[in-house]
Amino acid sequence: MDTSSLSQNYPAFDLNISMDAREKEEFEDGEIHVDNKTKSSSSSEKDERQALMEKLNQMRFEKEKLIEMLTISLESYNALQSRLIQLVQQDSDQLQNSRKRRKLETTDNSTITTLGNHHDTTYDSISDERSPNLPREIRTNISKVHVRVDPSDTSLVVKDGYQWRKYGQKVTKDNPSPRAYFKCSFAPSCPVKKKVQKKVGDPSTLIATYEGEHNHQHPLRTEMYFSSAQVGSPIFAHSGWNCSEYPSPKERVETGDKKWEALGSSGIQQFMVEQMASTLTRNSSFTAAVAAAISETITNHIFSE
DNA sequence: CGTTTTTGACCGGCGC
DNA sequence: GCGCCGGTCAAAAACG
Repeated sequence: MDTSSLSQNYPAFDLNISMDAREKEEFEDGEIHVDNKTKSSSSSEKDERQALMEKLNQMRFEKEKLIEMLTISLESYNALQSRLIQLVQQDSDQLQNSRKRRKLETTDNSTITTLGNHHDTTYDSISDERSPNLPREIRTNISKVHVRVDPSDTSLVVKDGYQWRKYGQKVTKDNPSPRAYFKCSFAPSCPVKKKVQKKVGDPSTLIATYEGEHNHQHPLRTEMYFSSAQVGSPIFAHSGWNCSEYPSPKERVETGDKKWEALGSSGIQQFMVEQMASTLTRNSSFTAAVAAAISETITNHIFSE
């Protein structure tokens, strides 16, 4: 794998900090060689140095693997992004046609399908335009999210990154599956509510209906901001990933397709990054590899000083 | 023991 | 006015 091109495109991933020409040659050679002639140290020190060098080589190997994983992830991401934009365009066209046919549901829709590792999500945003005659202050944003789940799963949980407190459950007339009622865990300061129910005749689809707008930051975004110094780094800037600039998935869910269009691929990217981050942080081998890469960066800093 | 979930009771809107 | 229905409350239970 060509690590230099990755580092060129994404300087944040150039972990070969302060390597001189000789070190670089050794690194590209794949091995760190101990120069026994230049040092007049004891054999125990040599052993220790040898052990450390071996450890360093091991860590560098791990870093190579990590970069490889990231490159694969980025390639997958780019492929998904292209497909996503294509689907958004298709759905947008379809919705425009279907709107003409709708009588009762004069809703303003935007549909986007994201490819999570465990479910597919579709957004039908029924925003303010649903009731244009109402005064702006009493109109509330309502949106629907379709989530693919295991049909045998009865938990009625939709993972959207926010924390929710369940306050009720009802069996409704038109659906044998119960409807669960949630409030944002920041309530009462945050007015957002959500209803989750399985689709009639389709137990593999959950429909989450959101009401209102969060008046606080997305928990995942906050977590990323505090836990990662890399958020504002070139890798994010390069790919349009900027955690502070784009609305949260929830916020986007609640807005109409006009806002989606305005956001373009950047907003979509942000949502995908959050999905990816969520997935990757649950992967213990990935977090271990990240930890190894970080520790090596620190080691490189120490050795170069 | 504090927090979250469950679940029956209650309330208000709507149609008849 | 009455009954139906969706939404919310709040006490009890479950959970960590």
